[in-house]
Amino acid sequence: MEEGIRKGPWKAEEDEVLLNHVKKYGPRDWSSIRSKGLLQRTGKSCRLRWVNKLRPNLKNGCKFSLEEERLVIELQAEFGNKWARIATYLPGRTDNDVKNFWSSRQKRLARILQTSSTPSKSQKNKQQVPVYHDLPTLEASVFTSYAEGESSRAPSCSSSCIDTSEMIKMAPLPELVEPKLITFESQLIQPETESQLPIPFPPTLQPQPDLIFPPENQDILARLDDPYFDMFGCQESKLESAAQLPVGPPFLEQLDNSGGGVTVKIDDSITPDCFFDDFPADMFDHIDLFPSPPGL
DNA sequence: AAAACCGGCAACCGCGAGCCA
DNA sequence: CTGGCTCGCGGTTGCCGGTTT
Repeated sequence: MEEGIRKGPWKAEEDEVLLNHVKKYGPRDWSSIRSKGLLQRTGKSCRLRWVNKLRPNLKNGCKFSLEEERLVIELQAEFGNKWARIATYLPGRTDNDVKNFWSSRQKRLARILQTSSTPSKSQKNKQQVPVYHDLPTLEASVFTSYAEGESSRAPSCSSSCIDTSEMIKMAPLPELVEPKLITFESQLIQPETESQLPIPFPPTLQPQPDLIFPPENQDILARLDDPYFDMFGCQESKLESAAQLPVGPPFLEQLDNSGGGVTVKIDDSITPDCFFDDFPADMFDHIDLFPSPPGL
């Protein structure tokens, strides 16, 4: 441990010193702040403080909007855990914000999975549905998030949207789903062309190349063209208690790009209100009522 | 009312890349 | 080439306030 290095929460005076330094020299030479004796903080710490808290136009203390959440989910599927990169698509958000948002979401999903596999007292009174059967139900919640604006009855599940790949990684039961599902969500959000991508690319960034799927996933890609491809790897009868959503290519054909973003038309007749009864109680605790996308 | 639990957030740590002498 | 330095990124930890039991 180095001598005289301050750690922990920043004081207002320290912030002020840091801001003055940035005013004078710009957001650089972080290590000189300490060498000049201005602050007993490492350059690293100063930079972090600036980037995460002091930078202008930050949306500090402002919850992720539905649009931001959706963007993060899409970008995470495309880029993986490249938080800094993802943050460049979200004005006013830092990589730390995105990272924290994602990890909270992960925990929430884990909790949801656990809840659905070990029903609570109240849930025990209901008809028990095996986890395996729940999966398409959870998938359906992903779809409804893309159906925003298409159906007033489809809940915009926002932060509770299920990331299939993450679900599978966290799934306590190895037999929960077949491995071929792993890239399913990623494929779902792949636009047909880059021009249809609902993501505003920063001018400094080049459009991303198409996703490259590893050989083991080429199979599922090829089979997407097969109208009889069983996307969830379970028999039709197993889906009956679930969302009743059409899956596989016939469903994917409902993708609608007319609204500027990729959306999925959800037929109200297949998303009855009772559809959500089997969701954990907190599943939709962050639902916002169709906020208008900022600046889109 | 108090303890336990949980989620969100700020900050730290380790590592790698880039630059330069 | 290489070693030191700085910066940036992603993962992790710890604190704190709110909620639940």
